[in-house]
Amino acid sequence: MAPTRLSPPDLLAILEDRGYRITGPRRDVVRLLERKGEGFGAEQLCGELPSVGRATIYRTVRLLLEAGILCKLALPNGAPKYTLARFDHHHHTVCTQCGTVGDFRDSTMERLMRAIGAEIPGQIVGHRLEVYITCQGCLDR
Amino acid sequence: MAPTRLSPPDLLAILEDRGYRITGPRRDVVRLLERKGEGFGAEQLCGELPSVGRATIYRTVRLLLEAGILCKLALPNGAPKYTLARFDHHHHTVCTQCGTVGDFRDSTMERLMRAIGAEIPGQIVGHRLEVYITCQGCLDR
DNA sequence: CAATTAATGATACAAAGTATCACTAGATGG
DNA sequence: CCATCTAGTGATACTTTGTATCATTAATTG
Repeated sequence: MAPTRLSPPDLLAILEDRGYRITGPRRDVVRLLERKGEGFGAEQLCGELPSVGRATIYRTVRLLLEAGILCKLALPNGAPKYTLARFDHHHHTVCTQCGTVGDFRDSTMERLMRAIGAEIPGQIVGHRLEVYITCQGCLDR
Repeated sequence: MAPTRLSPPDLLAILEDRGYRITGPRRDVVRLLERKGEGFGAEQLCGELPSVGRATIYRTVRLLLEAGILCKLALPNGAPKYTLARFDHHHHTVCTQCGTVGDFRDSTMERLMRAIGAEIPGQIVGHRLEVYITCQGCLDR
């Protein structure tokens, strides 16, 4: 299963395919996100896009989450961060020093979920994994 | 490595060992927690213990988190839940239907972290894993 | 181009938690 | 045992992250 890369230009099309209108504000938000990709906060987007209302930014972020275009992850203290989903199924590394978000896929994870599935009663419907690191840059510095 | 079970009666002693005073309110909170164990919310504790101030409940929860007595976990929507840490290192299953929290240990997890550590630059300092399930009870029902 | 419907933005609100600060209660030393 | 000192408490205000409401505006569709 090769990682599926999502090209930024397709992002609006994905929203359109889901039956949403392509509006000015949505275009603005998506355009801003295309220039990001690293971890960012929703409130930060509001600051960088003052022409779009806060509610609309949060609404658009929610749509992109539901569409799988964005991922929401949590720092160790629980603070939320968003990141562009570059692959269809992946997990994140978050540097606890500088906040940089990376991602990885690991087949061991699939095996882990199968192993857990065999151990517990009930049916696995999803999971969340965050790996907290000190990134190479922060180690060097 | 056998799971280390923490006996509820020791909880106050753990706080004392960490240099905290054993006070009335802390005793009340710990006593309430001993009768729980399943997932619960902080605000819920406030409702069940109106004689203790909200700030003190949140402060005590924070102390217990730092002491490793409580775990904080997140539902799929990000809503926080707390649970008593019955083992020294473990992860959680959360039923998305009824909210019941379970826990498990899995050596595959340790292997997974080693595999990821070899793949990424930087140093792993921690991780968070939540497994979302439909529990047996909800499957039957 | 008019009518319809989705989307927007301002605002209020909600949930979860932290900061402040005057006051209280444990600990400690004489 | 009392005075003192410091940690802890509770009321309250505030912060952060998001959602609900609702009148207005902009896309779509016939």
